[in-house]
Amino acid sequence: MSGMTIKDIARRCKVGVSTVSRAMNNHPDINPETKEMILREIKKANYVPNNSAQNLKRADAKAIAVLVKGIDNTFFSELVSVLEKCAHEKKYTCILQRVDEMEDELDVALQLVREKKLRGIIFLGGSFSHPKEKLAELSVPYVLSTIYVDAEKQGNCASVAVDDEKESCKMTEYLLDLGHRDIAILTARREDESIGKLRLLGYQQALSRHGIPFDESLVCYMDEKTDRYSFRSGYRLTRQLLERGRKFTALYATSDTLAIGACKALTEAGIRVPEDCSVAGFDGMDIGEYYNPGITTIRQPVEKIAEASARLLFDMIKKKNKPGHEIFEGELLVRSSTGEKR
Amino acid sequence: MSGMTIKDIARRCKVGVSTVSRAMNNHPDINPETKEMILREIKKANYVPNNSAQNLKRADAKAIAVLVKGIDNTFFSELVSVLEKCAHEKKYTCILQRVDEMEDELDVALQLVREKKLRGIIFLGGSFSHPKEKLAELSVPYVLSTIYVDAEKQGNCASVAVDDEKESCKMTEYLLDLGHRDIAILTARREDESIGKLRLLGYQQALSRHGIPFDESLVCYMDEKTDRYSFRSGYRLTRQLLERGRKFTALYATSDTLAIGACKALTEAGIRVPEDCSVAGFDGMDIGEYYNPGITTIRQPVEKIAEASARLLFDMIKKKNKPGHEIFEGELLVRSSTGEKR
DNA sequence: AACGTTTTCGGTAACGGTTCCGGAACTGTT
DNA sequence: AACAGTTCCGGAACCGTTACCGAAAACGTT
Repeated sequence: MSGMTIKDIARRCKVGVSTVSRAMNNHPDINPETKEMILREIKKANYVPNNSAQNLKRADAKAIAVLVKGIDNTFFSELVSVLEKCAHEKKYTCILQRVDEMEDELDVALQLVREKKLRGIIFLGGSFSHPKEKLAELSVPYVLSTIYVDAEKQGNCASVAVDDEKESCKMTEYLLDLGHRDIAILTARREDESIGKLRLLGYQQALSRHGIPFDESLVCYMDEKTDRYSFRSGYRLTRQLLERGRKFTALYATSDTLAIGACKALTEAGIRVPEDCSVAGFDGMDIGEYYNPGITTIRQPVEKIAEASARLLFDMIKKKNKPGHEIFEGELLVRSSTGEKR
Repeated sequence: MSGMTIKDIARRCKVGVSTVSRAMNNHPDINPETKEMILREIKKANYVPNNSAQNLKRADAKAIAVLVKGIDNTFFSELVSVLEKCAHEKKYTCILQRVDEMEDELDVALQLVREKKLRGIIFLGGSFSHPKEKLAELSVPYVLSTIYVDAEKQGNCASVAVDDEKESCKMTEYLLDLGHRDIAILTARREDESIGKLRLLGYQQALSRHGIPFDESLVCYMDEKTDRYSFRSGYRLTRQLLERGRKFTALYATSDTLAIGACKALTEAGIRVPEDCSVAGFDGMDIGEYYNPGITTIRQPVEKIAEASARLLFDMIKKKNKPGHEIFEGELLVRSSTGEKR
């Protein structure tokens, strides 16, 4: 029986509809006994309130959306999974929305909020820089997850991520400590503070600390149109790098996927990892542990990041908290893809 | 301005609300000119109809759900991604719902349908065997994707998958052709026709065709509670297998993730892949191509499977088509993790 | 017993759309 | 000019729920 409504329950229990409503939403003004009775009957009749009607009345759907750019990235799917779980625990519906690389995530968000009346949004991945006026149109709280954001610049949003610049610097220094001087890097080119840009900044910072001049010929940028953080791109970029002829003894790939693609390209070119060239990644995906060789990387605490994102968002929704910014520590995981320079 | 309703638009246009509604849902009974005018005004005012109100009235939400067991599996995230895209194209909302390993996916589906009034469901992964009476409660069409289903047994549903048994047989025969006789297998134990069971059946079939007796001591079953198709499980199971002392020259891991975990366990134990032991996977995930060694596998046409799933579902929703069953061919991808027995 | 207070409940108006129904305005026919 | 037929539109009922308001019932107080 699918066409069951609150009225049917009311009739069965011989009470008014409002009493049934009160029983379900544990309102105070109800006799515990009638409440028990109604709840029993509801369970027996297998009745579930119509979500659309609730949302309509509430003027506010008990839902959040997760917008993700490039869902094919494995790193995100774990994040999404945890996020969905968190929402579920709070009895929220979680709407997952892919955003094409070329689409404007803010437009998608705006549309979604108006259409579905949801209460909050979590943006995952990509860069995020939008004019303040347009941002102001977004009437619900949102958190930028895995997207670093200058607290000054973007006013009214929460964020959670690792400090990509710092962690990237940490990784580069580790490579430098191994004796490497010619360290190539695979990264994304973006004007604004995208992850790629930040990781490049950290790399440069480590270099300058050690008095090593930054050399553009060691940098290989992803093509914004065709590349993403995929094995394939790592492979492609590394081959491209190799063709330049510029020597390097370490390759910092700025993601585990890129690193794995890089390893394949290097191996094929007869360059042994790590004997001839060290390779480092970023993210700390499972595969890095099982790859051969194991990928040295910076582990991002995915679960913590996801939980914090959800927590921050729900705090803003409920308690109208001021948006917080949480930065987690990454962890340098040394495995066998890196070694001393020889 | 978020609190915009159809009435506001009607007022602005100096028409009735029903006319606005007609303009939006391209009904016939409307003057093209007024329709244009209203549509222009809607765009100008940035108005988006309230989804909940529409759904409430329609008694039927323009939405489908994708239920997936174990979203952490990379193989599924690509499927989900395509599925979401297909739904989006049809202007459908796609609700992604994780189902815990211990939860009953049918219960979740039933709840979801009642609550959200959605029009169809796609089940992904896991096994699927439910009593007919309970299945009958599910009032919307659904398709079982990546779950083989005996057309006789499950009546009223569509399905799309590769023929796991046949493909598995194909892989086993390939290993046999390489000269292997002692072929270990990692698989899931399930009473009903789950993927694990089917792949084991295919393995047995190939064996018997070649007159080789089936040997239980070469089979290593996943633990239903702790294992899933993950690197870790592949690693764990292989170590377990190794401890038995039963010799084998090939290991068929029934998934690429398991295969990669297996490679690591073997390598650590001083067993070279493929020189001392061949390893084969299943699924055709990207990582298999980039892993070292490249994983020999059966490639499932993920995109086709996803598209067919969506197509079948929408056909059933719209045209009340009788449920179809599509079986795709897998493709044997020979890479370097397998070699002749020596 | 009369009164205020509290507890518990039912009736009903929204929420924002869609759709049915009837009517006005226009067209063409006799 | 009278009429039927067509085109286009507005009014209003309705979808299932929540929340407000007022009332009945139960209780305590004097």
